[in-house]
Amino acid sequence: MDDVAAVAGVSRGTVSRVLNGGHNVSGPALEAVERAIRKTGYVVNQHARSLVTQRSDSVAFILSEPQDRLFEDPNFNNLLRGCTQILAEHDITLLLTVAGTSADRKRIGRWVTAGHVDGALVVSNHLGSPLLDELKGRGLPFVVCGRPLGHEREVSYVAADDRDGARQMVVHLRSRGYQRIGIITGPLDTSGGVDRLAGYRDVVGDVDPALIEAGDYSQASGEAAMERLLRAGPDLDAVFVCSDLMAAGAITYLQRIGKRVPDDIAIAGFDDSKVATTITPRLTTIRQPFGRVSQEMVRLLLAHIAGEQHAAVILPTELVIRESA
Amino acid sequence: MDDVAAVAGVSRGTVSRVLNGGHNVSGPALEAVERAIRKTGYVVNQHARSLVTQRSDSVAFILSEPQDRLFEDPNFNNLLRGCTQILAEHDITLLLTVAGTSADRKRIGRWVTAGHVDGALVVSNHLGSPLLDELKGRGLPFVVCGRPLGHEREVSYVAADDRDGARQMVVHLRSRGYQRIGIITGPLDTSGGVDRLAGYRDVVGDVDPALIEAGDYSQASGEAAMERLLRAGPDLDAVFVCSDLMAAGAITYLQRIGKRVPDDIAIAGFDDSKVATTITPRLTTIRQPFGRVSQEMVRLLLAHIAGEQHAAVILPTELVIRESA
DNA sequence: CTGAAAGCGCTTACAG
DNA sequence: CTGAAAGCGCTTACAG
Repeated sequence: MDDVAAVAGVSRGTVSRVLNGGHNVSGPALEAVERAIRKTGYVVNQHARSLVTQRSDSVAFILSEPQDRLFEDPNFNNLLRGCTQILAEHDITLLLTVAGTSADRKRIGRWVTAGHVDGALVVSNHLGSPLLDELKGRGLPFVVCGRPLGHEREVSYVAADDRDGARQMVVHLRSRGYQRIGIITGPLDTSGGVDRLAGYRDVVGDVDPALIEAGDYSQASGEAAMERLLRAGPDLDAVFVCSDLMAAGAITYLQRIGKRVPDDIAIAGFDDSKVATTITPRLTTIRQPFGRVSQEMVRLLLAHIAGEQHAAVILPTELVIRESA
Repeated sequence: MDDVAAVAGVSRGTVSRVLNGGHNVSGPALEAVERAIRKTGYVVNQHARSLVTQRSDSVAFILSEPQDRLFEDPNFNNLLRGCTQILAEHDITLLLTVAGTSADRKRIGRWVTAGHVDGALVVSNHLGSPLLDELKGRGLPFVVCGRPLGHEREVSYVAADDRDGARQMVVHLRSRGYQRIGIITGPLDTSGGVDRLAGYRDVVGDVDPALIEAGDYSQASGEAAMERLLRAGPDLDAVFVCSDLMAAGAITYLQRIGKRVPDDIAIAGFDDSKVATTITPRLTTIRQPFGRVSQEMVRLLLAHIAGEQHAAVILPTELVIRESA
């Protein structure tokens, strides 16, 4: 920076002003500095800048799932893409960190709170994970994707209306005449797991426990859960599967044992992710508004960084009817 | 830090020494400082530290591919996992950045060279991308995954022996009696694309151009290339497909039009990724040593950061025979 | 083993 | 509009 100032024939203060938008700088000075920057190939030292501004202009995208999940589940991809794009418009870099093990979560908690980032987007939070407490304790602004079980009134989050989506789906299945409707839920330590099950219960009422199985959102878990479900209740005529990926697994299993979907058993999904339209039969599912979720998460986070209080945003979900149910 | 020093009753210098390994610190002082750190909940400011040490203890994993590719292609997952793990052992954080568009590449080039990271792992570099020149110009240590076309003698890289792998596969196909062997290559602006094609040519010799089609490593491109290949040369009896994912696409297409694999057409893959054993028939393929690739990339990068010159590492590939060819 | 002090490379009131 | 100066929070010779 001293070099640039020397070459341009101005003070370092003026160089800094040019770097930060060029306010209060005369035309000739601005031009001289810009020329000098090009000539010297100068790049600001972000650490020095951040040390005084107390800002890093980057935020973390924390995925607290084993790394494989990130790659298997297209929802994360959707969210990541949306957030990156919107943040780029604000000239903020998004750093992806995968916290699969508890050792990872610890290292990343330290890293995040050491000032490397201005805030964090927390995706896929599980009940009992210490991450939220850690972030909260450090006073780092963050927003959670999905309802943060047990922290609803103290942290920002944006969630799709999982419960209502589940209700819509089960109502739809009923309207098609299905009587014995089973469910394959997500992990019951996540909001997507409990809320969709709650919506199902809202409609079905008193549920035969044999009709409920849990998966972990992976395709393999959908296959396994379908097998268990069928063994416990062979008279099922429909299953509400709480993610499209698990639904794909369930269909794979059914086809392998020679059952037709939806003729023998109807299968409904959740997410409206890519697999919903590539699989045969195409999935009847609940559309999650991932674009809006990303958008609202970023908006809330930036507001938070700017000093605003926390808030919750609930976005509507929508029934999409195709062939599978 | 002043707080910690005050609470512990020592100078900031001593606190700093404790933070950096506790050398040259007396037992009682060390203990007092550690107690004070716990009591105050102190966390170092990384920017201040980096400003003086000129190190950030983090490195970037730069994927210069559209984001979708990251999620579709399990090879990236493998590499990422390996690198993260090995770096964690050195207490270095890995930051993933996806540079899909040229605007992204520019922003990330700036970000990376602004001192945020000590070095970079560059994955999936395409011929003509300005990224390598940018990094080189800034003097940032980095190592490339795969042969960096046109930069072989000036940058560090680690690559699997693609050419030899391709040779092994084609020799195998020949030994099985296949006569008309086609190839679906990767993108011809990447080393994986050109080197595997070169290996194929090494064995086949003078090649009928109708036997060559290019894909982009995605499953969809494998399907499309298979269709073109069959139209141009209906008498094919085997195809060497330069990635397992594309091979899966090719098989999907063949099964859809009623051809049997390997009875009507044999299909060979490359990578030995997960899909190789989940698809029916299971793939005969070339195993890439991803674990060792990650390991060597990290080793080379750390050596580079420590001041060593660049180097190239070529790792052997291995034929894995299953049912598809 | 320990403290006082310089310095890392910036930004930003402040005075002009 | 501009420059001189203070200060951001650390680390690390240096002297003791």
